[in-house]
Amino acid sequence: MTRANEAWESLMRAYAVLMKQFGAEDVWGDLTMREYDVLYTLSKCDGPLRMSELNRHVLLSQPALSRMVDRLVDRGLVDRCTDPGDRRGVRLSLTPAGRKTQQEIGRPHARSVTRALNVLTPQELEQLAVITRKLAGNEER
Amino acid sequence: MTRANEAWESLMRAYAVLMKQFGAEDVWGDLTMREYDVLYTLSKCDGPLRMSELNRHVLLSQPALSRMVDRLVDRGLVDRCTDPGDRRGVRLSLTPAGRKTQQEIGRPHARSVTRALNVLTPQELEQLAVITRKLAGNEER
DNA sequence: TTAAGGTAGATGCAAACGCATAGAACTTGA
DNA sequence: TCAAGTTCTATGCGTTTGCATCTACCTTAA
Repeated sequence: MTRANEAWESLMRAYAVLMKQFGAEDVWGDLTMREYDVLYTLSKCDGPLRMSELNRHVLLSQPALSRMVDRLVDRGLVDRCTDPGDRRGVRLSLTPAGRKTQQEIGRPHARSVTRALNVLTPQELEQLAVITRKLAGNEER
Repeated sequence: MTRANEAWESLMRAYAVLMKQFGAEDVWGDLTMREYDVLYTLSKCDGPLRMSELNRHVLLSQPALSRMVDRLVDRGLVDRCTDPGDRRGVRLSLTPAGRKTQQEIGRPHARSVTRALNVLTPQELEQLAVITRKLAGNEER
């Protein structure tokens, strides 16, 4: 077993453990973590996002994401409108209610994340950020 | 935004990117990645595993895992028998066919993992392993 | 201009998922 | 010893997922 494989296995395990831990916390209101992830991703981008862009960030198939966005639009959290420049496409953004919901959930969740990752030294945190950024392919933007 | 939150976001993103990349590869036969994950986890443990143990390693709810094991048993890849010491529980292990399947998929997948993580220096790989082990809580066993 | 090919997102459908809860087996304390 | 509480896995049920495919729109080149 190579170092690379050991590192990947360990990363997967850390991800699973932490996700379960976060998922078990009572901060999600009536959103699933996956739905929150979509709202969060939208909240980080100033301009509106394309479905395909969003899909790159979220671990969901394109059809599943399409329908999840449907539901979020129905619930008044996300705004979807046809891209005027390319009418196949779509421009997604948070509604004010969506932004509010994201923030209300995001605050306590961010505290949980901080708490969980503070088992690491500041130096390790920095190394982790550098390494994972490199792994994600460093897609500029 | 704290360092911890940045690191976590970056980790999530790396996980999503790599999982999509691996999932898109044509190495999974008629297993899903989640099913492979179960076979892989079983393959790493010498003795049989309890459902609850297995569930700690896999990002699935307990009922979903229970039914997935059902299917794997039906397909002849996993062996499930009541734990003689605690008859509520269950002992799970790979059948010979299950072990064979795991290895056949595992070989090419491991190569993909190695390729993907080799954008990191050996030192970074080592740091990543140390850090993620620490994050996973270092549950001894 | 228009036909051929490609890309973005939506939809039909069967399979899989999570939540709540049931059932069976252990444990504990009176 | 036995009732109450806990733990482990399974099951009912409505929702969500992925795969395959579809439609609509854009692009290219003849």
